[in-house]
Amino acid sequence: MASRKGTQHATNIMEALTEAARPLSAYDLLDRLRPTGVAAPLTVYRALDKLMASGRVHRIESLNAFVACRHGEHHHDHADTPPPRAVGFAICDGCGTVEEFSDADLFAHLNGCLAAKGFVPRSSAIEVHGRCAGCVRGGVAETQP
Amino acid sequence: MASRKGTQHATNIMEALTEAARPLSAYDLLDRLRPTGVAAPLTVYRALDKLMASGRVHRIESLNAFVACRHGEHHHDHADTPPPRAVGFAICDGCGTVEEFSDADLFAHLNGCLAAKGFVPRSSAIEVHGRCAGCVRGGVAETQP
DNA sequence: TCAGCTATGATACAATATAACCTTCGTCAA
DNA sequence: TTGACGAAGGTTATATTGTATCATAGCTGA
Repeated sequence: MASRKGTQHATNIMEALTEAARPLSAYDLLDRLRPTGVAAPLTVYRALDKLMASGRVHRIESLNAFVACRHGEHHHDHADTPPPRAVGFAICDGCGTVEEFSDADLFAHLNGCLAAKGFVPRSSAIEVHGRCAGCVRGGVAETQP
Repeated sequence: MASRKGTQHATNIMEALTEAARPLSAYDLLDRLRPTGVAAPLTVYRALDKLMASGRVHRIESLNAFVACRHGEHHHDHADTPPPRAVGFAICDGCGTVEEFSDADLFAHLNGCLAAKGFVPRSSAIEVHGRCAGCVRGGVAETQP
């Protein structure tokens, strides 16, 4: 089948992202998938597009990198309507970890601000850089961008 | 003086961004500054870094582009503490314009979410893609990324 | 079967960003 | 005055991220 390979790539990417437990760039992923026969960036980007469309992967704009979605409940491989779930990311510049958060009130408030302008949102990115609790306690300096 | 040129570049960049009234990439800016003698990307990035540090320019992460800050009141050329002002951006995928907004409640709420995790924020990016009121009324399709 | 469609693959290239190094200019102490 | 020093800027090259384009393979339906 024409689509089996693509599915396999997506599975491999999900594995790599889940194992890494931190954001990986498309080229990081490419390096990890090379042993499985992936040779071109486009292959990675196409698989990532599909994973993002189904809500299983998020892109971190400020890092040009990707993370596996941690909200395990709402993966929609077969559903007709992928989840337009709004999430935010707390990115630790000390240790590089990313914590995903989703707060209904926050997003309601954000939508309120936008509605007041007549702006119709389609997708949103909320990315906060700083230091996670562990790095604050340990006095870890900011080593990441 | 060693710093006069840099200041001039920053001024030219501010002019270009203000005239454009939409986000410009670093290389867009480079093209516009070439007539003034700027030849290398690094020159543009260095000037942008300073402008961002002083809060006069914002980076739009999801576009890899830059806009002039619209909150004219709080430019701090000489102040000791640049403004850690939190702002968000409503990016129209129809016409490419960016509206800057700043809502104290929204950011208080966001900080509350992060504080609950023990996360100490340093900088945040809130970027919403969608369609502005004008494009919604006019039925303009999404032509921008 | 075979035309048409879609997914995939390969190559090249465009766009974005930074590294490494050097020059210039101002400052300041001797 | 002058020479060491450091900060700022310039030059060159390169790293990183993302796409365009075209060719091919394999399903699908008439």
